[in-house]
Amino acid sequence: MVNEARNWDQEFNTEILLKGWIRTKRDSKGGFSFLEINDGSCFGNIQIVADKELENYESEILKLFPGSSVSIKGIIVESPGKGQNAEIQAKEIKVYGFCDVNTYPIQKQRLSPEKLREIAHIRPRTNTFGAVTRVRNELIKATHEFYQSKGFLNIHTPIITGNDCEGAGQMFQVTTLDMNRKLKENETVDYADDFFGKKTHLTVSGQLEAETYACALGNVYTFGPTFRAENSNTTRHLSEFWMVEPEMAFADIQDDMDLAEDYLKHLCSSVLNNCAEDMEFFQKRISKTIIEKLQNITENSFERISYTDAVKILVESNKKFEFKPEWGIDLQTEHERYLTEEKFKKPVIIIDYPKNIKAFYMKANDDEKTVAAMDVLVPEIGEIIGGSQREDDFDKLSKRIKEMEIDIDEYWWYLDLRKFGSVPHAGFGLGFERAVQFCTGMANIRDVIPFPRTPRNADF
RNA sequence: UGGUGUGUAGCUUAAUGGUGAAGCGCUCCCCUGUUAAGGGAGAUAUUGUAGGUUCGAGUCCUACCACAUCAGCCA
Repeated sequence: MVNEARNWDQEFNTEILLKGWIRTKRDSKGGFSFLEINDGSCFGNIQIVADKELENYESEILKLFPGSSVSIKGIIVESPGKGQNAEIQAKEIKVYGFCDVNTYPIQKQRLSPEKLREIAHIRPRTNTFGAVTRVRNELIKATHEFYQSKGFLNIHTPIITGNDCEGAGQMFQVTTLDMNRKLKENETVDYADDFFGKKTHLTVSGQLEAETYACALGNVYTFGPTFRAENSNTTRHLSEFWMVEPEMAFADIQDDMDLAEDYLKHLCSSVLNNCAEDMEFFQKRISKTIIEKLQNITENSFERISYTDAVKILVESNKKFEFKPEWGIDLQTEHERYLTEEKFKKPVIIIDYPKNIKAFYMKANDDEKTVAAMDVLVPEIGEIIGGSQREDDFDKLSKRIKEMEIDIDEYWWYLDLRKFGSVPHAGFGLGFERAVQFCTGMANIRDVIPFPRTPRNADF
């Protein structure tokens, strides 16, 4: 692979075989061409020297343009030129597929991220998306490493759910009913006729199901797709995104915060240790301080403050906010940014939110005004993790469900967990794409997932 | 969903209401162990869509569409 050839640590002048795509080519009329090949194994390319003595030099090599796919059999040698240690003297070049330079959308010139989104099937061939893809992969690997090393069991929670009200946002309906069938006057849709015999949606969270396994097997985590049908048009929202949701039995909100902080630190150090070349690219071209930023995460502890103290800090900051900070109202983006980017300049975990702005399942605190919720806020992105200790008291949970006018019958199985050997337990959800954004410095969440789904866009 | 902004060649951008330019890429020529190669010549546009104002609209106005961005919803 190109990665191996670039960092050649064996004897030179041996024969190797490479397969990949041409990134750029420089012809010399003196009788040879330089081809740069990339195969996705690393950020950099390897230089191939193709001499005119090759039998297909005139007929094929000169017609190769960026995007063409080739295999090269050749001798790896120390490079006499600047910019690389090793290069390949080609003995044989086989062309798999030519690439029409007049219609191929990628040129040497820098393309805007917006333009690349229109060609999402081609953009993985760019430097940026190669780097994003490798870092994203590293974060997937690091996630499983982290939880597996701690004995968490990975569970797959359902994608299709019949829960009418999981609490988080608008849902996509799943149906096999004929949408073209016209209803008669006064007729309503009868979901008994639908595929599952009831109204179903795509999941907005695997948490409730994960709790059932945590309350049986200890510590578990999910890592799956999540769907929100909100009409959100921002740089940090997707309609379809991936979420990592650990759930711990015999754990409280303190354990939850510790886990969240350890996990984020593990993600950052994994990327720093294993994606050095890609991170140098991000530092150079995407975000000038990204490496120091990640190092700071791994070296310093997160700030932990209560919601009440956070509001106090905001009020006492004397900063002019568009929305006045006030106890009982959710923190606005400008408030979060002040805390993470100006006041503390690092991730901030905020706990003990007013119960009225949080979900029904969160553990009531003794003050009866707040719940054991925690949000991890990071600079620039804001909320990257949201979690809580769960209410494990049957009576308190039932009461809360009724208070919030949620259909309690839908939650009979969820309440059963509190009826049969209830345990204190806690967990959180990490927006995986936000983590990729955070680690790469990419400004728009649509550029850290291969095929972003957003309002009005489900192409490819 | 609301506020703001943008839409011109394959790409990136110019163009006081008056004949739509340039760079990159492409084609040809010259030079060259080059590396965002260099030098010279050439080809390339229903200015997002539909109306309107005007002698004349890429430019001004209206509507729509798309995209971006900020905010809300959240992860």
